[in-house]
Amino acid sequence: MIDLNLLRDEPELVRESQRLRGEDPELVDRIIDADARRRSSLAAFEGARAEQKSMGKQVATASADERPALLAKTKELAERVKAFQADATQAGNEFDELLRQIQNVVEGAPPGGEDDYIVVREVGQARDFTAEGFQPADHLAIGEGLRAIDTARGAKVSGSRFYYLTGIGARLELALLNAAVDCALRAGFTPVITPTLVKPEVMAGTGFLGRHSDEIYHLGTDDLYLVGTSEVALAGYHSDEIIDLSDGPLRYAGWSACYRREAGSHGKDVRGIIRVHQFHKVEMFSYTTVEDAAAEHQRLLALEEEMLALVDLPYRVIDTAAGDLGSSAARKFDCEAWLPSQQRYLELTSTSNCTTYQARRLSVRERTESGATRAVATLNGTLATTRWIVAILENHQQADGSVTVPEGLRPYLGGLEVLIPKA
RNA sequence: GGAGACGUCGCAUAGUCCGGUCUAGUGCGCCACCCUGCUAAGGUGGUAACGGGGCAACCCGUUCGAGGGUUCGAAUCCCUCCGUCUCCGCCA
Repeated sequence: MIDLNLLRDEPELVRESQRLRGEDPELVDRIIDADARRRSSLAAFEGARAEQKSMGKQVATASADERPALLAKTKELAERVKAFQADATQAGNEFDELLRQIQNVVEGAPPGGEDDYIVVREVGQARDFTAEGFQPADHLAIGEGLRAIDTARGAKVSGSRFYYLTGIGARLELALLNAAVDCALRAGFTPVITPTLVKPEVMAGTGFLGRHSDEIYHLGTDDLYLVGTSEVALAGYHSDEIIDLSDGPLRYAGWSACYRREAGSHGKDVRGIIRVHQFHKVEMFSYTTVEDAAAEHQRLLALEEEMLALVDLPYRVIDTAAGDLGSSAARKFDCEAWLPSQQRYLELTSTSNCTTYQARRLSVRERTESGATRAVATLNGTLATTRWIVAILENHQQADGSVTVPEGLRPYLGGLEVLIPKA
């Protein structure tokens, strides 16, 4: 939810943001109309209600003679109050529904759609496998050779896009996630293991129930949603609270399973564990002041790059175009690692600045020096996911099917330096 | 799953049986000021969020776990739901 005052004072700014996203700019004007209707009907209701309350007091103190006449009047007034209230409630609901449709106001993201990102920087050097004299295998072939990834049995038991991580595969994931938690701890984040089932209002509050709601698993019997990221649970953590940011941002590192339906991605990344229905992730989540949000966004990006350096992957950072932003994000940076088998980049991390959008929807506020309350900003960013295994196996593979363990990860694998294929 | 108790403005609690004087009282905490040579103590006042109108002091409305209902009027009566606690059952 965006700031209503911004929409009133600078409607053109919001219209332009909607255009950049490829969304309807006229929604802004429909909201302004709905706001006017809401306010006039609210004034009518409140006036009638005030009258009703004061007459109620007269009834209480009236003598037995006066009472019948007063009661007749108040009875009639009660009808009017009820009607006015129904109008006001309806106008309020219409207004809320429209306001919730407006996506966050874009801040600095390049215009365009999915392919219109800007490459911020490229880091590290992709290996030249031709010069090394062998064809790089894909992560699944390597993983199967190591007895680390089993997609066949995953499909047998749970269906397509499910998998088992076995032996070194399981250890590799734990190592990565533990390294991510350590990275977060060093940076002052509080590690949190979150719920992965959340209520509708929390899912809606984070902005995931809009256009892409078919991406989300819903348990109808219990009306609960399976989270696609611990961001959801961490955003809900301080919902309906007034938090204290006077000592700096509140920073959490969520560890959770993540569930995604992957609707509409049929036939895409079907091989291996690149695009799966369930995976694990360590996710950073910060609550900051509005003023500090952009700087915090850079801090989260820096931590993501620290993790990528730890596992020694070549990658690039992209500034996502406005049309490819989630509805909550004002700006988003992705880190994409090089994928030798496919000669392309693969998204490993994503960090979004949601400014006050989620905080307004979830009612997370802070108290300013003057004693007033105002919405905080929220940001999130990936520190490690199961998918990282893909890039690690492929980039550190050797001609004989073994994989060199990146130095930064060795302490998390008991000093193991190389992963050897099993016969 | 069954039975019971409870949910009030930061915390604690009064009010609910018997609807109107509740504009929700009190204590603690917190803030400001006053007093006492320091400390401690004491005194006075203030102390929720959200929304609407002036856009400043102020006025009005909503909110007593949530949502419905009864009533001229609901913290108070009725219904449904949620949560917490205690006991029982079941599972681990």
